[in-house]
Amino acid sequence: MGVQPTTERGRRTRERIVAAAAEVVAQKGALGASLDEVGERAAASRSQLYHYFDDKSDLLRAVAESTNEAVLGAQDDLFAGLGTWPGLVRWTDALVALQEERGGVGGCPIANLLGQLGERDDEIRAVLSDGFDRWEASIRAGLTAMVASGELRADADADWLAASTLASLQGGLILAQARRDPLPLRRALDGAIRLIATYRTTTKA
Amino acid sequence: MGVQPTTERGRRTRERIVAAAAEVVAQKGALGASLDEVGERAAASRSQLYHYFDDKSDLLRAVAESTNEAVLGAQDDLFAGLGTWPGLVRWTDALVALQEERGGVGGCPIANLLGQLGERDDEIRAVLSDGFDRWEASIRAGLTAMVASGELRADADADWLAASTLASLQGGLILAQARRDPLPLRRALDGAIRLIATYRTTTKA
DNA sequence: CACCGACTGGACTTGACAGTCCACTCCGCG
DNA sequence: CGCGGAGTGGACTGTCAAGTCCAGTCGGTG
Repeated sequence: MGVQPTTERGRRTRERIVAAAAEVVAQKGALGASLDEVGERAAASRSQLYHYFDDKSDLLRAVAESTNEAVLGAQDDLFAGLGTWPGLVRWTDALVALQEERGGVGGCPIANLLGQLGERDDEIRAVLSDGFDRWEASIRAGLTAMVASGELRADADADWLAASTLASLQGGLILAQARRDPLPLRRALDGAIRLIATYRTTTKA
Repeated sequence: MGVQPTTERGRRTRERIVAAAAEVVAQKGALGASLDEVGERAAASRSQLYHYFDDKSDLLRAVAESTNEAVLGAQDDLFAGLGTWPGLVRWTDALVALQEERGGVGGCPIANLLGQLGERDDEIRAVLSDGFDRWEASIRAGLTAMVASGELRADADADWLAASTLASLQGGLILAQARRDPLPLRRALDGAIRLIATYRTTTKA
């Protein structure tokens, strides 16, 4: 996987390259992203790219990892609140608001990369799959906490509900991207919430 | 959009090109598909491609339309049964079985195309969005029929449930593709079914 | 059978991209 | 202060793709 930088200067250059690559990939797609453009945007020359990365695939792998961190990191605060019902609702509201902000453009960056590279590079697929795993684990942790606190009934299957909820989210994002309209995302997440609600102990909304 | 064939021979050539292009795109992705390879696989020369299509985008648009037909057409029989509970269950079972068959490889072709081209070509996005609309409409029709027959309560919102179900399906496919495992799809669809089940009038499973 | 337009073949041009190469600079260390 | 390795610059090459062009062939019609 290329040369690992040993100096501070090299570390920053490598980071600049990954950040620039992530931007270009988001704009032009993974295959449409040219190393020339990445280099230009990172103010790094061709040979620097090949100094830190073996080839384009290697760079894209780094982009995939960085995308995981960006997507999950942006939700960290919200994940922390998932252990309560209002926190769960807040999380979905934030996701819909984010999609509204973007005018429905662009779905989930992880899913986008998966669609473009998942069948072409198994390592990248594994990286992105791990991103989904962590996402699902955060949801599951919240649900498990709600079971422990008695907010959800003990027969609620957190594994199943977490997987199903993440699927609703991902599917909702796809439909929102297709229609350029956040409504399908809202509906999908309402479905997920409503399903979880069938396991609530308190009846009020 | 290129020249519309007037002779039978031309019609078959055009069709061969679209079919070949769909294959290549499925294998290599939309951007990775070269016209050379499409031509070779269709036993058509370069100029034939440009005779029937303005450019690559135009061809990809035709591929998108053909993909819609393929995906929706394959489910026609199952759509017909969606108006009853056992038919709904049968539909989900068939989708999971299909994903098992493929070893989790490749998600929904419509979603894949959307991820690759949706942000780059608005016309293609619209075509694929229309595919989802038709998909959703088929589900909605089934749910509406169940409401009419009294199998579902009258307060079941078919619009919402159809959108949410399609989202679960799409999200489940993404996760299944990422993990190379059909389980997430099964869980997602179980979630969708379970949600619809909360509106059933008869209580038995 | 000659004509005509639809259809076909494949060489050619142009440009872009991944990846290579080597000369150079920077900077810590003895 | 000069040595050496990490880091940098950018020209260069080979490959391959999109799109153009024009000389053909085919088959139905008068």
